[in-house]
Amino acid sequence: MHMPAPPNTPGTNPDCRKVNAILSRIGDKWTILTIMMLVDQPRRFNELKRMIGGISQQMLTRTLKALEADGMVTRKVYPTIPPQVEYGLTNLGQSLAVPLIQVGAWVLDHISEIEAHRASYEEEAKRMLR
Amino acid sequence: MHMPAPPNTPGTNPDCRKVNAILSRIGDKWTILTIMMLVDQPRRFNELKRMIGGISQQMLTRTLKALEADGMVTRKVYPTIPPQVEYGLTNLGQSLAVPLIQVGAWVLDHISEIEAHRASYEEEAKRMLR
DNA sequence: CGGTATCCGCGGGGATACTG
DNA sequence: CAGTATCCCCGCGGATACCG
Repeated sequence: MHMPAPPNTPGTNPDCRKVNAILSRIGDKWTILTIMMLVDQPRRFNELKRMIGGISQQMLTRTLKALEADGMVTRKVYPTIPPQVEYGLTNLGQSLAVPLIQVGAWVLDHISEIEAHRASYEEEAKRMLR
Repeated sequence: MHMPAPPNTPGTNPDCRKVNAILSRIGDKWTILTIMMLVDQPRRFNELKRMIGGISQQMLTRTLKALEADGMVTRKVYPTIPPQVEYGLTNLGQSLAVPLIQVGAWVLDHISEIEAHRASYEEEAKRMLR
């Protein structure tokens, strides 16, 4: 992105659409969090589920499948009893994790600031009603 | 984030929830793109609409309002005729833009790789059906 | 244990028409 | 120009039950 510093006509940018499509995918409710959980080491299904917390089996399955389709995670099945499945990041996934961690760090750093803004904004909205 | 390298019990992580809530907000369909468009300079409503391309007035309004509530963008009204409104990033918004641009750059760099993965994954899925 | 299958509600998000 | 107001659809995502 950075959209080569358009001194240009601000007409509809076609590149945006494609980038946006990818961003929508990685920006969905669970994807970023899931990737983060795999950065340090591969994890098993229920291990991931516990770490993330609040995600349903189905959504974790869907999220992992989408990431697999995009070449972000690998899925290794050990045919033991009980069965065991390990998910890990591919090189592509690892490379994406780098900037994502930056975003995550930013959120942690500014979370209280954002919440303060929201509170005062709502306060203001209430006052306007009277 | 980075979740202080948990040597710990991988029990439900409460921090995740809050971070995830923020991530969901900035990760929605239009927010990242909108912030990107404001990095270089303030922009007017319809100017933004054209630059982003494919967004409806309503969604742009909603997105900008949410960003305003979070203290990410400022809204300046010039009571001219016709009316004129300029949106710009606050310091908070600018600081968020930094890591977001990294993610955007990553997407641009790897978009073809991802699409290739998706294609071959679908191909594989089709084969399995037979 | 690691998944599918099924059902379902809510809200994200588009389209259109209208207003100051 | 820069929004509201309305209507409506689709699919994200949760809950539950079942399968290998």
